[in-house]
Amino acid sequence: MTDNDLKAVSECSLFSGIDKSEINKLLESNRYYTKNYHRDAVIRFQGDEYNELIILLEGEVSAEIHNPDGKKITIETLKKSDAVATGVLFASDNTLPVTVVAGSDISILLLPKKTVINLCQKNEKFLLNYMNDSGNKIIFLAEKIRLLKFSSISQKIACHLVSLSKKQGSDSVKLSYSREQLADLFGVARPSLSRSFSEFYDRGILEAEGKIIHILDKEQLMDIITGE
Amino acid sequence: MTDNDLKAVSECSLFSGIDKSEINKLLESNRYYTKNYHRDAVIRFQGDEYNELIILLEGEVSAEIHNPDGKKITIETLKKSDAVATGVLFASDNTLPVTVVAGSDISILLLPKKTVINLCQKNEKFLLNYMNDSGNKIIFLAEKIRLLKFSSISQKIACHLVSLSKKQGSDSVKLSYSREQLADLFGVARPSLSRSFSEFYDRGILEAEGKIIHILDKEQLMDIITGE
DNA sequence: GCAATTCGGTAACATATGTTACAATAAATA
DNA sequence: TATTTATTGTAACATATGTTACCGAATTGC
Repeated sequence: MTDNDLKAVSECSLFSGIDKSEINKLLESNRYYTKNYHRDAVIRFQGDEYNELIILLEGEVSAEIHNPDGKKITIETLKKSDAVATGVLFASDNTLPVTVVAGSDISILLLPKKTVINLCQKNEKFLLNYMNDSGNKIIFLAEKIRLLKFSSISQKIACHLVSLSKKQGSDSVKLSYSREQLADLFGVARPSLSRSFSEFYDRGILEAEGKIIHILDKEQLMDIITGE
Repeated sequence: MTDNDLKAVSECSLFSGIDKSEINKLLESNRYYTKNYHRDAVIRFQGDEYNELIILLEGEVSAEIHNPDGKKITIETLKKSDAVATGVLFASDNTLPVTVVAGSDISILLLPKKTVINLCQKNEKFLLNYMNDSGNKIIFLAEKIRLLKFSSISQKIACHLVSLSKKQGSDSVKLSYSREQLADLFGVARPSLSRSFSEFYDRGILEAEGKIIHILDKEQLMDIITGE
């Protein structure tokens, strides 16, 4: 394994608290391999059996749920050092509930289930990290359900901007997605998202310059989140 | 622990493959306790810290996501011997994403996180069962998202009936929920659900006698699932 | 068996979001 | 720079679902 790859792996939450030399030792005594894909390649299809854990060494992928008629929701986007679908590996029906698509040219590490089990047995930290990761995913999905089902498009926007603003520590936030990607993430139609944004501009709550959004009236934004 | 309680625990998926005497031994060397609640009592609130695993010894509970303005979606209903929110116990932010409500008079077993960790360490089967359960929950939630977001009310009904029909091995299926519960489960308004059912009756696809639904035209039902 | 409560169907109406199509930018590429 | 391609805003319209309110049927408890 190259130094670069090892670095990416060591920054994966599954290996947190385990030092590089130990990781190297653990991996070297087990089966694993790497693979590369180009942008937009489908890495795994929804419904595929999932029996090798995927860890992103380089690039970005998104996990999407697709409908027969072409619509989709992006469940999450994963970046370098993230692990894909940790939970599914141990589920009774280990078929992927999402389609995994490369968002850029990527390089991935594949760990057969046996290897993962071995890592769990050999290293307690890894085990706890693994259970932690699965638990986090459950909470993430539950939150996603709340967001998808309960909030109007305006609420989704408000919520997203407030949390970005908190994270970036400013009232001018930079979106990391295009409006189209944002619409997919919210599970709404792009023109609908656009319309809601326009309402914000009209009401003097927001101002936009490309991907930079200025929050002019944070109070109203909060009111919208809690239901006006 | 009473024989009855032990029986309920032994039927919990977390203890599958572990025999009763072993379960008893595992539990007796650890901290645990039981508690009773009446119907409609809120066992845990969304947002509560979750650091004791709950296993249902008797009765039913439902896990619900609530909105500030009183609306709710029932995420799942759990019955005797089911474990509640296994994943959350090990998540970084171990606050419950759902509110847990007693659907009948219930009795629950509470295992402090330490006890659960101890069980994981002492018994490999328990550990694998635990990871299996978390994984299943993730797939369940992902499926829930697809259902909530992608299908129309008619599709939800059709989907539900077809799967019930398969399970019950008959074209006349018995619903285990009231229409109102079903509406909550689907995350839709009750009158809207009612309207959709009526459309099915009008089109000669279904016929209802209370909670018994006769499927008259399975082909059309399947067509509706796949988008007409 | 009766009163009280819950449950289920219906109708008229309100509303949020989806759909489609087009034009205007902005970004990428040759 | 010119040309193409992707991204975004907008408008008119279609539609699914929510909301409210009412009534009758079913169920429950006394």
